[in-house]
Amino acid sequence: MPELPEVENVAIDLSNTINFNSPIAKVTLSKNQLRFPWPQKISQKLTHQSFLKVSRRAKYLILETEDYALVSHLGMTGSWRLGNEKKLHDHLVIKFKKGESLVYCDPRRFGYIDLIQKKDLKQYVRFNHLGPEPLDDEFTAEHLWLKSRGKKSKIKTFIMDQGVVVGVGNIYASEVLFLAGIKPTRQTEKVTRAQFEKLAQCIRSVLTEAIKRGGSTIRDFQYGKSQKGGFQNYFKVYGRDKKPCLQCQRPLLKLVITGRSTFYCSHCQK
DNA sequence: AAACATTCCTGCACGC
DNA sequence: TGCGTGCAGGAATGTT
Repeated sequence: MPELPEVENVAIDLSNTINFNSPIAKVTLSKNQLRFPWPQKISQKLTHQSFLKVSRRAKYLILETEDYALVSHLGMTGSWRLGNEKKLHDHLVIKFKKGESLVYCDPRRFGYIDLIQKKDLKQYVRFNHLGPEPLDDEFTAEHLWLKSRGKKSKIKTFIMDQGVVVGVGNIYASEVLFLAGIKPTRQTEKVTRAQFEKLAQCIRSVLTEAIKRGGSTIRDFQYGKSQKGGFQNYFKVYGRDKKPCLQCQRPLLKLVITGRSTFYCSHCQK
């Protein structure tokens, strides 16, 4: 579910709705851990803190308090919401002294939550290997070009590598490559300099448009007051195998690259 | 009922 | 030989 545009929308939504500067009264954990064991003393540490800021790095959501940073990754099915109702698969409930609780729900428990000292955020292990944000100025065709030298992997695998550029997941990788006119199976080394210009441009434009449309909802991605994304209605190739290519009308193809479904047009993508 | 939007890890094959 | 690289597969698991 959540790639960069979805997480960005969650961050925007929480920034607009969370009760900042409102002390936490109680933190409740489910018996099940998520991907990793619950952080040490998370309940004690968060109690009496207040949230000051919500942000995003790659596909990670960061909720800062006075002393701590709550770092959360949504995995496949994680979601945050404000409210007082209980739902199946709620795993963390942060109750404020006033107002609605902040709840993390995650049916498959592929996501995770970590709590670190705010001062350790810059050298946080999970962030250290990450490449640039695709919508920052440091993300350029030149950057892709340099990273791509000597790379024998397929271009789709390359752009999904979070060390190259963050935030491009399985859905957007197919969309980006279609727009850039590059076959997902193309060997990274053999992509031309001109194609990398196009590629960088398409990564930016696809992600920007997806953010604008509230991300994509394929099965169950939701945020805020059960809002769904809208970008799935604009997919040009994802999930459209055997359907006509929107440019040439030939049937789109599906194949598996590193275990992930990949959609493309063999005529329009070189 | 097979497929799945996530990351991370292991083990293998290959080439220099 | 030993190293780096690429990648398949598996792990976590519930839903449709």
